[in-house]
Amino acid sequence: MQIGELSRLSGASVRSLRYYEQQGLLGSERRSNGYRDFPDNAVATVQTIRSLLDLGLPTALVKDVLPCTVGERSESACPQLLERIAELRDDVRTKADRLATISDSLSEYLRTNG
Amino acid sequence: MQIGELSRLSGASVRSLRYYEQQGLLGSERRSNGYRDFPDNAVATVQTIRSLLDLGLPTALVKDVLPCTVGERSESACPQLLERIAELRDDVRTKADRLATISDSLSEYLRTNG
DNA sequence: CTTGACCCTGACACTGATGTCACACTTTAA
DNA sequence: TTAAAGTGTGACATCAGTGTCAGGGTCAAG
Repeated sequence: MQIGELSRLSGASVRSLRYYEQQGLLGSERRSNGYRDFPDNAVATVQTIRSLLDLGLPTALVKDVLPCTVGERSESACPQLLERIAELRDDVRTKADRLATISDSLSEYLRTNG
Repeated sequence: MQIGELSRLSGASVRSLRYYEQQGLLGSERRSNGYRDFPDNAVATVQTIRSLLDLGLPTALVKDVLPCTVGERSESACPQLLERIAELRDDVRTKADRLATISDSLSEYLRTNG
């Protein structure tokens, strides 16, 4: 399919799709006229990309994680990959906890001083 | 104290301190020679700023939260503030959960395909 | 008086994902 | 045939926080 259709189906902007392709997250053929031609499963791929980016994974990490989500044998060193994800998870978890503390203090502050 | 000393005591770069001041997070007097003069409690303030920024709060939000941490009566609408913090907390919590899921899947993937 | 350590302001670079604009080409519909 | 819609590339803008450099005061010790 063409990039416009993929954009509509995936919810990603055309600009973003071109960016994902440029960063190697998304493969595409080229037609004789130069237009990109994406396979049908690109819709699912793009949605995965977007959800991973939304979680705060950088593009490079998404690139490594992506093949694992498709079940493809990944050449990239996957144990380190797992480690980076786990680190990220722990970081985010810690932040959530600390934010909860702040939220509680703030709530308490408002109750007494607001 | 001068900015250099505050930098050493707080761990923030001189550049960052000037930025915090410019953004209204950090108050300072000026000496006759133009040098900034920070009060002693600025060290604690800066550390609070840094921890909040580290949590992902934008400068503007830190600016609103800050007075509450000092116990000062804040003029800014605090209930909305609490709401924003709570939202942020929930977002981060959700992300942590989803990252945990990814981490688990990835770990499983590695166990069977690695 | 000079040197070196501070400090000041202003400005530009960087990161990462995305928006947006310009300009050119292709395809499709009227 | 012509206009509109779609696509291509390239380049610049944005956000936020920080690094860094230039050019110029200030101050204390030698």
